Formats: sequence, structure tokens, C-alpha cells
Amino acid sequence: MSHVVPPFELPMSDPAPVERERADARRNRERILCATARLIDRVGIDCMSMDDVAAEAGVGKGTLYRRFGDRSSLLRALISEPEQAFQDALIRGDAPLGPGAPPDERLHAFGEGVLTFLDSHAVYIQAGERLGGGKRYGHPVYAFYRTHVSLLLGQALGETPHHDYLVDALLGPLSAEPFLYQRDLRGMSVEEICAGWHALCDAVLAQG
Amino acid sequence: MSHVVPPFELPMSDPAPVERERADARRNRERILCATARLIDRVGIDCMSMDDVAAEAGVGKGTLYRRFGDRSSLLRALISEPEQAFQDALIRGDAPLGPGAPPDERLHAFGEGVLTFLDSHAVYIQAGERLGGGKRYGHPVYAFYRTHVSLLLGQALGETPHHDYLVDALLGPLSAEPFLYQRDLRGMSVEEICAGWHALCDAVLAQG
DNA sequence: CACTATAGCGGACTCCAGTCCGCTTTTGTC
DNA sequence: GACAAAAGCGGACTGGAGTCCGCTATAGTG
Repeated sequence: MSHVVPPFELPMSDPAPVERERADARRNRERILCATARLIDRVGIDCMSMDDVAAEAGVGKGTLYRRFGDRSSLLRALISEPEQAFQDALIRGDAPLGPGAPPDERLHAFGEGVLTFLDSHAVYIQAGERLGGGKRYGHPVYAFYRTHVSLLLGQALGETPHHDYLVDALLGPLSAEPFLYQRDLRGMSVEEICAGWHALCDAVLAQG
Repeated sequence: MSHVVPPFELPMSDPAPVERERADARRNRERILCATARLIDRVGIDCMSMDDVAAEAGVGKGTLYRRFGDRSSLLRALISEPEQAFQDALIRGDAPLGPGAPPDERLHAFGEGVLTFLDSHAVYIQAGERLGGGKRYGHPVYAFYRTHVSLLLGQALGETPHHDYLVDALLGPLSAEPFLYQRDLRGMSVEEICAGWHALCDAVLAQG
């Protein structure tokens, strides 16, 4: 199962204790993730109840919740592998996404990367956030992105007033809800959305 | 005088209730709204269940839902009066919020107005959106704001590429979730948030 | 005032997320 | 291998959102 990943912590949020996983726990975790993917494929993300998942996986609800905490986290877990890969690419990957390119180029590459990621996965994130309730800003991924953009913007512009605000403003359109609105309700192509974000980014970069 | 808003109709969030309201319906609507306000005051917005509201108001749940559709709409209804007043001020109020001032000034005034409104009411909107699920972009209020900002930006800059995208990007930080994040999690004052938005707005205006 | 069509009403009901707690399996230790 | 502690397990249970449908009050008409 390519989407099954060990329960590591997200980078730089935790020193990662990583205890050994019991065999039955591992088996059930895999079953649950597979069952979730199967169910989403069969009935759609909105009609998939947690009871369904437990039944499909052949485990009890208690097990499901012990593992994944809530619906939101379960859906996140489904995409944790590509999410991790993207974060790695930001830190260790090739330029311009990774280190080596000038900060403004990296910033543009970052936005494009997030939007491409959203194109594949926004539906899961959005569905998770819907019932999770305001998860976005509290999620470690947001903190990670924020640090990254803050750093790049600082490198590009130096100390500027409203630095922090502009970081959030740049990240705003890179979240699932606005993306899905633009793509599905406004009918924009991913290229158009990317181009729009580049324009926003340029505006902010020019401002400094 | 290109910045004067032509007298065409902008979409309003609450199309006039053309039909006469039955006496019992009116009585119950008032009871429900009062009960909701009382309950929020007493137990807090998150602990207030719809059953509680119905019981406190002395009506059945059916009545509650017939009236207000869902929890999200009930919470919206609580602030519909000031919301309406703000929208009126945008169309018919004094400059710079209303017509008469140059578009860039009106844009700045709009942002400040929304943020001030959010400072009082974001909690209700956010609580509603949490269980409503992605209501923001589908809500008539968003369409109204969108039209308004689009018009002002168009007057200020003329036809520019990515016009629509930038409108959404400007509106992004003016929604409840980012606002509450900035105010309550990041500990920013409303003044700082306003100043940040002005900077964003200036960046976009300078870009054209 | 009597009549009737219809808007309004209420609460039992369904469905689902998330919790609780007693039972089972695993793992480390001797 | 025996044992105890710890980790894992499962499904009954709770509580709340939103629906359904038969009953009731209202307002318009003669």
C-alpha cells in the first residue's frame, strides 16, 4: 500500500519519539487506510461515514478513533505521503523549489507546488476541514508553510512593515477552500489560478 | 466621474420578504432569535444546541428549522441587521465607504469596514460556517462583496489581467477564519490587521 | 360568521461523529 | 513458558443536527 506510512510526526514540530508499533496495530492501520480509500472510491467522500470505514476495515469504531483521532485526521492520513514528499522537496529538493534559487523564484515555485498539490488532494483536505472545524491554522502544515514563506519573503525584501500579515495573505489563496472555489465554482484552470497567484506574489514583492 | 457607482442593482444578501408574515410565525421568529441570543450569552456559542434553542424559545424543532434552515443560518440571522446596515452604507452611505470618493479610497474604507464588522461578529459567522461547511463562497454576502470590490478595483486600475483573482485575494483576509486567527491566535490588534490589509491593497493597486 | 386552502407547527425519528470502558493480545522479563 | 503490565481492541452508548409528516391556526372569500 503506497499510501500507508508510519505514524511519524510532521517535520520540525516534534523530535519524534517513534515507538515500535504492535503487529495488530499495524495490520489494522493498514486495513483502515485501504478501506477508506476503497470507500471513497465507491460511495464518495461525503457519503462515507466513520461507521462504514470501521465495518469495511473489519475493526471496531474504537480502534478507528484510537488510531486516527477523528475524521479530519483520517482523511489527512490518506495524503500524508505526498504531503511529506512535498515538504521534503521544499527543504532538500532541487531548485527552484528547494534551496539554491533566488528567494523570489523559490516563492513562485512554492505557490505553484502547493496549487499543484491541491489540484490532486484539495478535496480530501477540504472534506476533513469541514467537520474538523477550523483546523487549517492550527495544523502543523500551516506553521511549516508559514515559516517557509516568511523566510523567503524576508530574504527577498528584508525587514518590511506588515511582513507577517503579507505572509498570511500570500498563503490564504493556497488553502483548499479558495482553491476549490476557484477551480470548481469559478471554473478556472489550474494554470489560471497559478498565474493569478504569481501576480499576487509579484505585487507583494514589488511593494517592498 | 468614472468612480461614481452607476445606479444599477447590486445583489443584496437578503431579498425583500414580499409576502406577509403570519402572526404566529412572526411571534415564533422573535422568540427564537431572543432565545438564541440568551443562550449564547448563558452557555456560549459552542455549547448551544438546536434543541436547546427550540426548548428555550418554547417551540418545536420543526418550527426552528422551517424558519432558519440550519444552525449556520440561525447564527447569520442574529447579525443580519448590522450586516444589512453595512451593505446599505456601501451603496448609499457617505463617502468614502459609500459613493463619492475615489475608488482606491473606497476600497480601503471597505476593508476597514469589513474588519471592524468582523471584530464584533466574526465569532458568529465562524461558528456558523464550521457546521455549515464551506458556506462562505456560496453565500450571497460573498457575491455582494465580490461585486463591490471588483467594481472598485476595475475603476481604479481599468482592465487588468488576473483581475478576478486579485479580487478574491483581497477578500480572502476579510473572512471570519483568517480574521480570528490573526486576532486571537496571533494576538494582533484590529488596527494592525487593518494596516496589514491596507498594505496588501496598496500592493495590488500599485501592481496595475 | 362559516368554510377551506394553506402556511405554520411540533416532536418523534434517523443518522452520524465521537466517547467510554471492560475485554483481548502482545511484549518484555525471569 | 509463565506471567504481568501495557497496548490495543470493539461495540454499546451519548448527544446533537437535520428530516418527516400528521395536526393546528390563520387568513382570505362569500
